[in-house]
Amino acid sequence: MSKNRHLPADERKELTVRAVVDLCGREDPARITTASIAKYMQVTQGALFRHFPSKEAIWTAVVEWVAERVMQRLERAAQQAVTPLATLEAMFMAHIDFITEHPGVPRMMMGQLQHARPTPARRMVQGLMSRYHQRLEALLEEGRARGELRADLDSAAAATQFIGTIQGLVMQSLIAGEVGQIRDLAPGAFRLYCQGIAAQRSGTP
Amino acid sequence: MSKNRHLPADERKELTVRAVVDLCGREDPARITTASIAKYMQVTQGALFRHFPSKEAIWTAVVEWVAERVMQRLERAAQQAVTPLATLEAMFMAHIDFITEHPGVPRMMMGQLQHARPTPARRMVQGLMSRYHQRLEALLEEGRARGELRADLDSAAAATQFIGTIQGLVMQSLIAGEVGQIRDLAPGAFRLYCQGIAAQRSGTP
DNA sequence: TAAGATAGTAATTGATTACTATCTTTTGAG
DNA sequence: CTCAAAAGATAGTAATCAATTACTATCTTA
Repeated sequence: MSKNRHLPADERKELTVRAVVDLCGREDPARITTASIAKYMQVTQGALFRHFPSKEAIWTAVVEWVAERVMQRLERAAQQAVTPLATLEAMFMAHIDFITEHPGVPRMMMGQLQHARPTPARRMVQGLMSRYHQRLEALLEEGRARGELRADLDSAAAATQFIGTIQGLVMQSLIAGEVGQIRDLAPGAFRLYCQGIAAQRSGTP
Repeated sequence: MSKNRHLPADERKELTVRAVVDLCGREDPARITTASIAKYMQVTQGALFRHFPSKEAIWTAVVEWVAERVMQRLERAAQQAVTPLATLEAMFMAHIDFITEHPGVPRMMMGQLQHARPTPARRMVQGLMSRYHQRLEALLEEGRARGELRADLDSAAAATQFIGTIQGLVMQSLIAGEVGQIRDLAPGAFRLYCQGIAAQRSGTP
């Protein structure tokens, strides 16, 4: 317990980021203080400023951490699938998995998007979402070209709806108070989404 | 200007609530202070506490105000439509209209749902969303019974996606930074939603 | 019009915030 | 083994927050 009190900077930074991600799962991100982060890490508050120049820098690091992980997970999931529709499903489920593993992430993202001023962290969230949207749109266009999706599909709207479907599940879990139920509701949500975009009138068999 | 400095309590309360709703359109709700509310109202900070026992009470009043207005608008829109599908569309558009009129509302709702502890305001948001969800589910079931919607429709998932579709639009506008574009994107979003739930393979003509 | 009730002001409170200056302990390379 | 640099502890700072105080201006009504 008292063994690892002194850590190299890299590890301490990593632990700080993970602490914030964890804390976002239990607290309103806006109410997370440097003191509460430090307490969670069993370190004094001042110690954090050995590794980060400001609190904003911590948030930036957190968003960066999440952005890297989530995009990596999505890409990995996408690589294994063959058709565009299968790719969408894999990405959807990978996204849900990530959220269930890190329940604080949606709260953190939302919290950043609340900021009126374009803080660095907010800009990174915007960029992440933007890239995500473009990736989806390209995928949807490909599916349309292949005849897998409706010929008259509005791929921009469909990309927005993809994200919205996940958002709806997140919101649903916020209402219910249980994050775990997302996983159960996810397949039904994706099936419904599919029925809106697929060319053939067919659910998952 | 200096005429209406003294107002009856009811009017001052109403003005306070509207001020907070307005402020939510420009600031992170979590960063709204009693001082900033008072400044926006051209009143001293202490004056607020003549009408509200605490800041939390202000938030409760704000959520109450929004909940009443939005439900009233939704019900009014629903009454004019005949079929369940037409009712859904009317509610969708009424919801979008309300958001474009009060851009701070989604931010405010989100902000309340961020709270970990079940504050009175948070509970009210939960209750509002819950009622909304049930209303939608009943409507979807009716549409299914009438053969207007898919026979195999998962109405719970469809209700969640209805909210999610709006959420997606909100998020999209948060990314773009423009709230006005919601109105332009709304029809396409609802058309896509329809294609997922409607019995007939047909968009809006 | 006198008197009580209502609404608002100005100043201040203790608590909390992000951040910093200074001292102490730990670590690891030579 | 030594010792400098890295990492953390201690103990602050100024600023900001919600809330409260003592007092004043305005309205209502008997």
